[in-house]
Amino acid sequence: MPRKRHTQQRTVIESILLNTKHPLLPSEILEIARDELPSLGIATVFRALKDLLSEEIVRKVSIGTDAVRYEGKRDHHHHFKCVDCDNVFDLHSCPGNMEKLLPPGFELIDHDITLFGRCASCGKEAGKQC
Amino acid sequence: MPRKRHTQQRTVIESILLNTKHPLLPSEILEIARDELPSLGIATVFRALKDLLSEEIVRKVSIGTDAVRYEGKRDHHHHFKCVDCDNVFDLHSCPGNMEKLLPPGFELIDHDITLFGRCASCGKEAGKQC
DNA sequence: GTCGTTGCAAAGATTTTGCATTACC
DNA sequence: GGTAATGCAAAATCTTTGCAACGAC
Repeated sequence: MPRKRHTQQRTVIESILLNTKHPLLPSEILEIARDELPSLGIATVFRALKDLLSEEIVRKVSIGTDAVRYEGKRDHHHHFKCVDCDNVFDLHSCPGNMEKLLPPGFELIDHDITLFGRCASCGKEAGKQC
Repeated sequence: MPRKRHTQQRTVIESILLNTKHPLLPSEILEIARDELPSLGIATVFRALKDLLSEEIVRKVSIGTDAVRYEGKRDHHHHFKCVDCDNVFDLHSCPGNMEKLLPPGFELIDHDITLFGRCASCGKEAGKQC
């Protein structure tokens, strides 16, 4: 298979994913990247994501039944989605010991946890916009 | 708002969801329902699902980043997906105490857990089909 | 200069909506 | 008979693909 080339587009898309602290939609990546590359197209974003996935630099995640988002691979973490403002937050603790949920003979490789609720801003002031 | 009518279509779609032991795609619901109602359209399936969701008879679920599926509401449970055979299993225990993962000021409403690994059949015999 | 990559537009795939007709009550 | 629900087709989304032009090396 052909060798990969280093392009501005891939560099910008990769650094957005590695520097953002929450998972992004392809459309959000496009919008952010256009600050630096105004003519960037959405097809290039999808093609870059496909490559970054196969290089295991990024991960696909889905929060509830929302559209699929992408995040740079970082330390193990989970997600919280606010039901009022829809923002997604990383959670850096983990209950662990998921093996106890398994039926006998099942082997655990990985797990996803997503919490839903109200974030601190939305909880504090009922009418406040996040 | 107008009163709901009891139609053949809704009855069939609801009973498929309540009698199936794993989450279904809209297209799978359509295909099964057409055994009884050959002229059923996909739009009717989506409209029925929307109503069943708002009546809290069914639930949307996504397993990893697969397409969204629908399942009849049963007791609180989570899912295990086998990375070899792709089958999805219900898990009837739950670690609970998810509040401890929350940052201060955040309020918990609900949570999803999905485990990934190898089911008993796939673990036992490497080459076996589930 | 070669050939992988890009941006655009068109094509798929999935879900929603508009509207005339059907059928529940 | 009145009117909500249906089935079809068109529209709206989201993602992928084809292709001529571009740009990394």
